[in-house]
This record gives sequence, C-alpha cells and structure tokens, in this order.
Amino acid sequence: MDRRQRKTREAIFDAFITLLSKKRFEQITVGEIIERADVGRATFYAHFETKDFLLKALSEELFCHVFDSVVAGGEQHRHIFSCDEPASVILHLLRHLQRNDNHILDLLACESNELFLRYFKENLKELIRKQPETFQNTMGLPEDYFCNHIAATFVETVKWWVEHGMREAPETVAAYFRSAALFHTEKDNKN
Amino acid sequence: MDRRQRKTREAIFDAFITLLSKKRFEQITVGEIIERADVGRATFYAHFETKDFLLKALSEELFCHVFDSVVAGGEQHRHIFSCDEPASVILHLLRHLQRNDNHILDLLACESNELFLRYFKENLKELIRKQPETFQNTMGLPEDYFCNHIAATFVETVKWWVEHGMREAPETVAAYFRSAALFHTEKDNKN
DNA sequence: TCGGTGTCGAACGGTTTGTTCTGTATCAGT
DNA sequence: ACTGATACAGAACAAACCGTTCGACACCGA
Repeated sequence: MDRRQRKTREAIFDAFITLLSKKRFEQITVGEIIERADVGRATFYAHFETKDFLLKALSEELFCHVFDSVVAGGEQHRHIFSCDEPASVILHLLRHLQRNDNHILDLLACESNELFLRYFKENLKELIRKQPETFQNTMGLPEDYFCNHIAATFVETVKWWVEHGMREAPETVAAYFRSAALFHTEKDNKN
Repeated sequence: MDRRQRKTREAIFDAFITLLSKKRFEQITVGEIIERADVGRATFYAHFETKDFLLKALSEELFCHVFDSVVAGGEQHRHIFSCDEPASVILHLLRHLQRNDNHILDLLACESNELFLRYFKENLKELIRKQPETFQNTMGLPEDYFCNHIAATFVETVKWWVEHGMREAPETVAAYFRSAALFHTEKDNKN
C-alpha cells in the first residue's frame, strides 16, 4: 500500500479515536475528523464511504489482530474457557486489554462502547462455536442460546471490569466470569 | 393534560413506533415523523426538545407501566426470580411481552432495540437491587457484578427469544433463564 | 523522467435541524 | 355564550452537515 495512503489512513484513525474519547459517535462530524486528521475532505471519502464504514474498518483493524493471535495460538488454546489454564483465551484477552494494545481499551471505555462490544461479542460467538468441545452445555439449553449466553456474559464481564477502573487482576476477573457463566469444565464435573 | 396535547403526543408516538419498525432510529428524520403524525413542525419541538428526548419519553412511557405493575404486585412477587412461582416477576414480564402490550415487542424486535434493551436492563437492575433477599450470590461475586450479570442475562434471554420468533412458551424461556443465570433459590441450596 | 495515483481545497446542491412568526382553532372557567 | 389562555398548522429561515465534483499540485514506483 502506498505510503501516502497509509499515512492518511492512520491519521484518520487516530483523530477518530481521539474524538471518540471525547464525545459520542453520533455527534462526531466528518468535518471534525478531517480537521483533526489534517486531511482534505475528498481524501476522507476516498478512503471511507461514510462515517459508519470508518467505524467498521476501525473495529476490524483492532479486533482482528486480537482474535487472530488467539487462533494463531492453536492447540495450546484448546480449553478456551478453562481459566485455570494459563494459556486460556480468556486470560489472553484480558491481558491484552490491560496492556491497552492498539487503544482497544479506549474504545471499550468510550461513550460509544456498545458499537465495539457488539463487534467483540460477534467474534467471541464465532470462537465459541468453533470449539464446542471446550465447554459443556450441561443444562440442556438450546445450542445458540447457550452460545450467546457465554459470549454475552464475557462481554458484560469486560464491560464491568472497564467501568470499574480495572482494579482487579485479570486472573480474578477470569474467575468471576467462570463463576457467572456457569461454565463447567470436565474437571468440575468429575467432582 | 389538555386533550389536544394528548392527541398530538399520541400521534407522534404512533408515527415513531411505526417508523422504528421500518428503519433504524438514526435514519428517521423529524420530517418523517411529523408528516406521518400529521403534525406541525413547531408542534413537535414544543413537545420534545429533540428526537432523542422523544425516544426517552417513549421508553419511559412503555416500561414504567410494566415495572409499576410489578411493584404493585407487592408481596406476591417477593421471589422475583423463582421461576417455579406462578406469580414470579419473570413470567409476569415474559407474558407481558407475549401479549405485546403497548407495542413493547415491536420495539424490542426493531433494529434499534439496543436503546430499549438498555432501558429495560436499568429497570431490571433496580428491581434486583431492591429485593436482595430473593436471590443468593452463592459464588461470592462482587455485589454489583452479580446484580449486573442477572439483569444482563435476562435481557439477553429476552433478546434471544424475540429474535427467535418467540416460539417457546414463557415457562420454557423462564426455565432457560433460570439455568443460565445461575440463580439458586433457597430450595436449590437445600438439595 | 514519466504516467499513475493520492491529496488538497474550494465550491456546490441537497438534506436535516431547530427557531421564529402569523393566523387560527380549541380549551377551561365564568 | 363570552373570554383569555393555550395549542396548533404552516411557512419561512439560518445554520450545520453531508457527499460529490473538479482542477491543480505533489508524490510514488518504475
């Protein structure tokens, strides 16, 4: 990709993130973005069809690499919701957040966080669906209901953590999630 | 309240609900609302400061009466999350939805349902907070985390039900929720 | 050096917003 | 039935934002 293209794209993303930390997505105008990014109006529209597409592109850019790093982990992440495992995906994600890689945290803490949390949840559901052997639906709940429940609980957990100031250690939060999500590993069931 | 005022207010609400069933909140214009409601522009702004306030007013109007009817039930609803109780608040709410009183269902099914679900959740949390004796935080989770988890799980359950076409009976859905929310009644703990 | 590509900046038409004003209809109380 | 207060319709308005177009220029890779 052309260096110029990358530069403006980056400038727009940065300006957008900064603005998101200050006001809601809906009340951010294209004018503000291009002013802060120091970019021509036509240039903006050459990159993004509309403001919503910018949001989508940003979401993909940020979350893709997080979830990619998860699947890249491969077999070592088999028990994605077994929090006892040090390599658990949960802990992986929580630590990712704590380090605030790529400003993800800023976006989850901003007033328009629902937009990103929705994206987050969708990726999670896919992840869960792909690894059905790592958790057990012991209550006989419908598959999609159960799957959605796990993802939603994790998102709510993250949201709570962030809004709470992230005072707890990732391990603690993972334990909370484990309790709340009603996730029983095979080990549990042997008790 | 003046009969004229009530009439226009009602007309605006109706038009708004109809439009919400057709397109997202964000892309509904005041112009469309007043046209469908057959109301003057100035009249609209005399009633609602902005489109967002209209949404808020509608939410309050709809959910208030639902939750009021719950607290009006008083002592008979003590065990708000004990689904075995026929008078349980859960069943009460689910049946309310199934009858589609006041178009609540339309709003929960529309593309902008997050707005109402958020409102829904807040009311739920308050309800839960007010009746701490009716559920037990057996896992030693932080109070607010647990409280939020219960409310969120219920909202997700309702969302799933609606998106699913509401094929299940309210009793079935209540049972799902009971399982998922990890809600243990005193009876459970005696086992 | 050259053709292709990205950017700038201004200008534009179109839409939405929220306000203001005038004249008219409806209300509640006497 | 009369009256003052209140609510309404409808038009017009300025301001803001959107998305597009265009010509001139700068930068890229080859």
